[in-house]
Amino acid sequence: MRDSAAPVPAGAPGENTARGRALHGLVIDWFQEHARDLPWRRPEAGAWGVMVSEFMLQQTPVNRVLPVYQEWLARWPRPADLAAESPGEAVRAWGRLGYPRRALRLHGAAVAIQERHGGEVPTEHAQLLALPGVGEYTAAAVASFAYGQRHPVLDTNVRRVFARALSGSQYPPNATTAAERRLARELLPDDEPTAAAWAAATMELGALVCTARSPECVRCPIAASCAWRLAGAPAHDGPPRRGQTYAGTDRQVRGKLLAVLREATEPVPQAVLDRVWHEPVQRARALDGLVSDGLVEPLAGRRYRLPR
DNA sequence: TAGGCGTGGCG
DNA sequence: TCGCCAAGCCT
Repeated sequence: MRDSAAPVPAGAPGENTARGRALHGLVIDWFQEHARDLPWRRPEAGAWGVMVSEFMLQQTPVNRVLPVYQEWLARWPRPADLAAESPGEAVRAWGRLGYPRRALRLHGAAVAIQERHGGEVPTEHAQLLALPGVGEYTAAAVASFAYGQRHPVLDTNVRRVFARALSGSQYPPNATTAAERRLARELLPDDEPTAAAWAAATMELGALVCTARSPECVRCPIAASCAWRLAGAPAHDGPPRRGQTYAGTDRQVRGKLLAVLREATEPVPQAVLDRVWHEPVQRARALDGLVSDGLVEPLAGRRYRLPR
């Protein structure tokens, strides 16, 4: 059910129930056996490594993040190193990860960490949330994964696992609902280390087993109690999920413009940028948007470059 | 709150 | 082929 809020079933397993504790054990045990060895999960990654990975992983698959993450951490091992760079270098090093405003925001977060937190990634959820590009999910993820704190971590993977296992729906609602937040809060284990393990484990279960298109229920540690399976794995019958149109949109034009500027070492004349898209009105709108977003810096003589 | 915001792989 | 999907955030 993408668009209708699936009701929490009566007797939903809170943390303090036997069923809740059983779920924790099953999923965390599965995680300890099957978790991927990802660089940002190693102790040497530190809070900065966790934060960089979380920015890069927003709407972006792990396999595409891995090489860029390694480059970034080698080049900018501490927030101060990135803060000392120009934002344009961050955008350039972002490469083709997509959503390049994330690079700008991560750079801005590094500057804020340097200015407000003495160069150390803050430990408090509220302080994290105040950083550019850090929303509810990323703040909870950094606090949980980097600092072992107890926070509900509600990403697309966890929402799907909960929708299936607990609400009996194939998909979670389109937008995160209050019911989902309450469920995540109620299910959170009491002690910090277990809560942090639960967060990582439920995410990994959604990423590896309880996937969107073809869940592998035979590998799932909680298949026996999964509400969706027990209901016969009914297909989603509500309105379709909002599509991500791309071809012919401003986003595509922005991507083409920025690709040229990323590769350029010198300011790029407007005439060169004009070649990336045939339609002048949309082309101008896209370029204006990049400038107003701070991704592109206009120079005298109708030339453009990444921001200094 | 609905929609904008990149990119590429996969079924 | 082409629509769906991938650890969201911001306005």
